[in-house]
Amino acid sequence: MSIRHGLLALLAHSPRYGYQLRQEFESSTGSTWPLNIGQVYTTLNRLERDGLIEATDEGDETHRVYALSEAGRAELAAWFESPVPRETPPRDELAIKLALAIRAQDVDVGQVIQIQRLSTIRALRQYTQAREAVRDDIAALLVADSLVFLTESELRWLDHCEATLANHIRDVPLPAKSLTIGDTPAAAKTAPSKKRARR
Amino acid sequence: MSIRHGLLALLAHSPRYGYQLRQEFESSTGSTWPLNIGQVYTTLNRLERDGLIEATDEGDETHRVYALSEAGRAELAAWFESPVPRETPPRDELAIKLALAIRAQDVDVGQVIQIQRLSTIRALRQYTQAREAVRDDIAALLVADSLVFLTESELRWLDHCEATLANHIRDVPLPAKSLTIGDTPAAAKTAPSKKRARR
DNA sequence: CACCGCATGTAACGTGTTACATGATTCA
DNA sequence: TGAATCATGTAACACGTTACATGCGGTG
Repeated sequence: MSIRHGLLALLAHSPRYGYQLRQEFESSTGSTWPLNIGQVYTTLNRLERDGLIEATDEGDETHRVYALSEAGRAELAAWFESPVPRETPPRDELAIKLALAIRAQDVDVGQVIQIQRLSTIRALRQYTQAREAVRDDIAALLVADSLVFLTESELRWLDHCEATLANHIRDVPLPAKSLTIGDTPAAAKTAPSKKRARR
Repeated sequence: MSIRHGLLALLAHSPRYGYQLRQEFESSTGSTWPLNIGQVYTTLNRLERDGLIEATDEGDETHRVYALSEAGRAELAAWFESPVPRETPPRDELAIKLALAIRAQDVDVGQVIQIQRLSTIRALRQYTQAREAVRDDIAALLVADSLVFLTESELRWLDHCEATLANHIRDVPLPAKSLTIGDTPAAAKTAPSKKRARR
């Protein structure tokens, strides 16, 4: 929902056309996130269909100018007045991967962590450096800082994983839990009784 | 790519059918992330189409059992041997939102931060508590820790934003940057010259 | 002329969601 | 009997990506 609301926020300032919105979205975040131009147009179409924006007549032929509708203004206000939705915990691919690596046999978890750490450190250096480039743009600077914070946190978590796993192996060489890895749901253990054609 | 590889990782253990894979994926991460069952089947179809898994004949009628193919095993190994891809910096909806709030007029950025902080603190409490429930499952515990780390980092960032903005306003009541908010791309400022039909 | 930047779009595909349909088995 | 769980799927839609097509205008 980010881009949808992002476009609304930019349109709140004044009517804009698609190409312009992309430029402003990207510059608003210090060119951190490229915005796909195709998606801008499809999103604008959906926003118009949903009555949140309206095409104005001030657009000439080559520029299709949109303005916020009342509904759009309300939607935008609601967005700013509510926290970023936290429905399901965010899916963290790295955490999933590590959990699966621990579960799997034949995977050197320590090595997975080391490989990731190198990548994370490289990213952290890069983000820290990129941060310097937007020093005088407060919004872009905070965006860059969010990347640095996030990446530092990832690095700390990797260290934490390593330490935890080291302790775990020392304390419990063959943890009881590992015996249940191969467990299957109850129904899968009982022999099915009837046959039916597949497909 | 997370679920795709997640299913491969689970299949590496032994052949499985769809329903089973969902159970194990969810339990592997300490029931943190629900996995949509419909998506499991569509993903399995794609994996089979791509030659990474194969339907075995040990499945009876009501259970369609898949096994890793050689290609699948290679793909999985490659996944574990490389860091989580870091193409474009991750899109952080919260950071985008705050950047847009700063850019917008008529938005109380301080209030946006406070609203978010409340939500973040609530989430942090919840995740910290949920962590206790998976104490003896090392994989699930680390997954839970990743949520805690992430949420703590978000909280620190919000504090950082508040402090930075406070300083900024004190130092530069009317920053030069704010004068350029209404800037438009160069082409938009020049009057277009020809007409053509739209749509 | 050829290329770049501006400006609009469409197509195809992957991934994720909600919701629906179908049928078997188990258990109160 | 009726509800829950097991098990497999499909449809529709949102969102995101890459890639392509079209056309204008300016510049080397």
